[in-house]
Amino acid sequence: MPYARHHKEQTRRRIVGAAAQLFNRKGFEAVTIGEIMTQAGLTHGGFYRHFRGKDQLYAEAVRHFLRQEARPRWQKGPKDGRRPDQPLARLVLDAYLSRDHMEDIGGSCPLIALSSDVARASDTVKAAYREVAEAMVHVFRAQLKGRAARENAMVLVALCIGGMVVARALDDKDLGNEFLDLSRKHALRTTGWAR
Amino acid sequence: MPYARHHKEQTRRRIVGAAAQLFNRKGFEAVTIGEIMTQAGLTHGGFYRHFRGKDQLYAEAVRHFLRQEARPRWQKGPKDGRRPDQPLARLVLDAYLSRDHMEDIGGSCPLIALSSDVARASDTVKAAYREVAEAMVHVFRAQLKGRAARENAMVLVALCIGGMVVARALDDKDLGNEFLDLSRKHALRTTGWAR
DNA sequence: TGTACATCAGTGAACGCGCGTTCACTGATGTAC
DNA sequence: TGTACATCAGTGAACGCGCGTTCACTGATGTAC
Repeated sequence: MPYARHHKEQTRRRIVGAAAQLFNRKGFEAVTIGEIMTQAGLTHGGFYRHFRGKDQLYAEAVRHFLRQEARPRWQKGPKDGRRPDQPLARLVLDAYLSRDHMEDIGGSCPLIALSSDVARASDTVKAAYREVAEAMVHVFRAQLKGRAARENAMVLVALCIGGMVVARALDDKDLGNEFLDLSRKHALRTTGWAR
Repeated sequence: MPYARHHKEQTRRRIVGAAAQLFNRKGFEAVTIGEIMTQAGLTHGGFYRHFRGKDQLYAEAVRHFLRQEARPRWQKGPKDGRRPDQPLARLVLDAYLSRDHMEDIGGSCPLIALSSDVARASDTVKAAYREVAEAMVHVFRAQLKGRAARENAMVLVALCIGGMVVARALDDKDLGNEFLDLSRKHALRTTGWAR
């Protein structure tokens, strides 16, 4: 086996990472294989050594967001570290509905950037979307009390996704920010997470 | 001026209607001019008598949803007419988060079906998206009291869009319906619209 | 330790295809006389 | 009322282009001896 042990695996991961960024920015159809491979530092022909086709890559790109290495800027919390021991759910909520996330299209959560795209995709892709959504539900659920914890977590997920999806689709940045802030405020109020 | 007075206008409207359906179902990139024109009962060449290009049509297709003639099945209320004098906002909320709307992709509200698509589109298209979103805010706002009426209406819009967007992107129909029902329940509870 | 070999990740030309758009033409029909 | 004409919505062949995918080849490097 020429080439180092994990050489191929690392290349593959680089392709998936590049694809995730590009799909987020341009949508499934508008991204070309050549573009992805160039971004990964390769040429288009080698693509088929790693994937059956563009479709297969799409599902992996959605799931890629769950990988530790994919964590983007806006998920890292405030730089000054002013809130060291906030519960994870609260940190995620704040980061999710933040201006940083709004603007970081490439590193965005695919639940938002690919929402209507995935609705038209294959079940394989939709399954990946579900995995990410369920991971988000779990984070919120862990911080909620009572028998309705899961139900309330799902409402929070719907609100987070809806708020950001609308904000991104508007030509009015101020109105977009209003959607973010109001969604966040409502979430904090109904969960009692407001300090 | 050969051809009847409103002949061209009617044809144009037919094209926009066909485009709205097709964009909802397949997204901007995947729909072809030929496809739209065939759906409208014409051939592809005539397209450019009506529109400057595909982009211009996109904005008009989003706005098309506001036209009275575009009102789809799921907006018409229950067939048996059991709830004759519910306030409009409540009827819209129920219809929006209904299974009928979930399944009627072609006749869907573009705020959902084109959400991530529009985020990548031109400002002209985003402006059309904003018009539809603002119309929805107005409907909810009319039914809410107090100074926070607009703010609460915006949260409702975010929740409606988020709930449906997630539901449509999942490979699990039951889980999708749960998102719809929980979003609806939460909206009814926080607004006090629950009977 | 050094060398010949085998493997296979990666290259880049080539393919068929269908797209958005253009354009010379057609032909149905409102208008002028 | 009837007819010749002008208009322009609609047609369909043609265009250049770039896509996803294939494939014969290359060459870097781990392994066997």
